[in-house]
Amino acid sequence: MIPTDIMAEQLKLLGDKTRLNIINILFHQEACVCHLVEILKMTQPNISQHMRKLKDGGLVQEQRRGQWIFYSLDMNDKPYIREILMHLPELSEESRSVLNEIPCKPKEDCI
Amino acid sequence: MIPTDIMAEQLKLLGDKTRLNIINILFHQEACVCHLVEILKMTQPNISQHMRKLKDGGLVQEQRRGQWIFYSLDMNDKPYIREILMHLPELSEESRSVLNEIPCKPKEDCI
DNA sequence: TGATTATATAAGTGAATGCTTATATAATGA
DNA sequence: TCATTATATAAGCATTCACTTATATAATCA
Repeated sequence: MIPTDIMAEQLKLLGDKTRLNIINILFHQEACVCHLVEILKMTQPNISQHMRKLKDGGLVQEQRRGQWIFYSLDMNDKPYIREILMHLPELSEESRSVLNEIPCKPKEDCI
Repeated sequence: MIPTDIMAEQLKLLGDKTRLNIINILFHQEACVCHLVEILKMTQPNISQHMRKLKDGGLVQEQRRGQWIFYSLDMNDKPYIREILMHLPELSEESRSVLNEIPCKPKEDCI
């Protein structure tokens, strides 16, 4: 059970096109800021600021690996998010290739 | 399948405490503006403007019955909303009694 | 150490948002 | 028809928000 105002804050985070796109990407696979900059064609500070909001809202986790900071989705206590993501479009082939090519395949020890 | 920007707009509508409260009430039972004013203790124009946004976003339907306009939830093509509402608190006893006492029990022919 | 790369933060700006008060529209009932 | 009740709309206002540019922090590598 989630208090209404807390739920509203979480939904507000999802109620932005850019952030919802980010969440959709992270649903597929973890990503660093440079991935998201490349895929979404937005400036780095803009993405960073969105990630901070998502992190503060408990929707994503961060993990530094070398120079890069990888973000991953944290849906453990928010099963409704999965339901939302099920209705979103698949990632494009281009997005997928960006995720796999730069800076390296996540979770492989290339750093 | 829902385009990301459309989904973001729908979630933005839910990402407001007052509107999420309204949706939660309508999940329980249809209501007119005066119900919502009484339950949420907000001004009538404020509620009316929220209802307009919800209607424009396709989340609620309106039906005039005499002086009153009753709003009901329209979730047919949005199953994810149900999933969200499942996590929200139940209506208070007070809210339920307001819904049943003024202006009359909905769907009974008291008008 | 110094240069480069990745990310975060700060400050500024224009647009969107939620609310208020005032007024308009519409239905009811004496 | 006129007063009352219910709802919608309009205008104004303070706040929030997403974005930009500039700068700071941090890790890597020559």
